[in-house]
Amino acid sequence: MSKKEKITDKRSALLKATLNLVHNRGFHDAPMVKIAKLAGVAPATIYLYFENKQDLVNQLYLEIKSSFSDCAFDGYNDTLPVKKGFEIIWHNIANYKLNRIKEATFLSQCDNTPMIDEEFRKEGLKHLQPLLDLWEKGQQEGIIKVLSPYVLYAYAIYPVSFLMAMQERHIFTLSEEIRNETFQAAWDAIKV
Amino acid sequence: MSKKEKITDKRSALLKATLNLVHNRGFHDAPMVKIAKLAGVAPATIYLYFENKQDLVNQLYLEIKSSFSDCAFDGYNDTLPVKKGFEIIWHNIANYKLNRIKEATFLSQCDNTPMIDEEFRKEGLKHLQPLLDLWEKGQQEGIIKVLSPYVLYAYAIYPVSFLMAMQERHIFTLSEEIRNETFQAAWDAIKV
DNA sequence: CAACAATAAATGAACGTTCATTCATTTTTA
DNA sequence: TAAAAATGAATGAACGTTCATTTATTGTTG
Repeated sequence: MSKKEKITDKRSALLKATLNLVHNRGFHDAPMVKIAKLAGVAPATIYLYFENKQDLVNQLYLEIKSSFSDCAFDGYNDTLPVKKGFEIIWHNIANYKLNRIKEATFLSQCDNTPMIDEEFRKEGLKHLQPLLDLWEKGQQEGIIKVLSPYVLYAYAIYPVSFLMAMQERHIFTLSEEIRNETFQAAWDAIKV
Repeated sequence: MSKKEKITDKRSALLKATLNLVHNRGFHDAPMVKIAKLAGVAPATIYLYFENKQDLVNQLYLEIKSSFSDCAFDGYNDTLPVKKGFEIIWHNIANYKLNRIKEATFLSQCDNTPMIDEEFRKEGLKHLQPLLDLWEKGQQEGIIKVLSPYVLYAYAIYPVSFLMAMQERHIFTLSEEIRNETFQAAWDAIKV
């Protein structure tokens, strides 16, 4: 195992451990000692890879945000018709949020508490540009409502986060069958 | 000032202080000593009104959830036509989420982290029954899509939480003018 | 290639703080 | 003056982080 690979190895073990603990107990109930134990290293070792706890969680945020957008645009390219392109992205995101639950709930926690430094939050937002471009194209074609991208995101994408949370609490399940009807609601909300 | 009033007085001062601190720093960065100081009492006094910190925050959750639904159904009654009734409720909720920011972001934190005991979360959900009834009536009339109330909530109500969060971060503002267009998106999402 | 030295990585115990909670008193109320 | 409410100091546990050592890796030399 090369030097570089080993570094990545412990680093990602620590990120993974943090994800698991934060998912279950929240940021402030995920003590460094437990993170270390779960990752199979000594507490002091964390500080070889991260500046401090805040840095650790900031970096985890970026890492997951990036994996999220990678997934979101899988199979997408900007030559597709607007509706088709949106459909692909929407289903990618729905899959991510409903299958990779730990990652998705972690992102929800980050976006709804003061746990992430604003600087990193801004950084994590950039990845969604292709979706915003798609919407702008749709607006020019008269297909998509002329509303702020924040409003479009709120109605087209954000609702899935709620459904994920309900699914996580076992009080609702979004079956494959009704997933298409759910997509339709998203489309109806933003289409002209 | 009567005995009962005084009790309420300190109790609500403590709840208010907790809300302010949690809003700014999150649940675990809101120490009891600060809560006490902000409420103008000694730390030990908290334990005369609440069992412990968890109980304090659970009760704050219920209190705010209840004020939220009081606000949501202001001016509403179930004899109104479905769309009109929904419009009233939607605008009530939008007003609450966009004006009473501290309360709204507190609820967001509660709903997206493990900070509230499941039991209290369930309790807080009950208040929304009139909205679910309205939707069911709409479904019977063929006006509203036949989807789980969770899906309807996700698309009709939940998006406003996202817009609130963006407004709180000063990267977006939902002006009065475009609030109606935003309502239209909500309605389009759930109407047949 | 064996022996050793130099460097890097990893460790566990320890530190200083901070926290939620308790308790012996004091203060207020009835 | 008895009962109830409120207090501030004290307590022990838990936390993030540091540091003196130990262990592992790499490079060098005979």
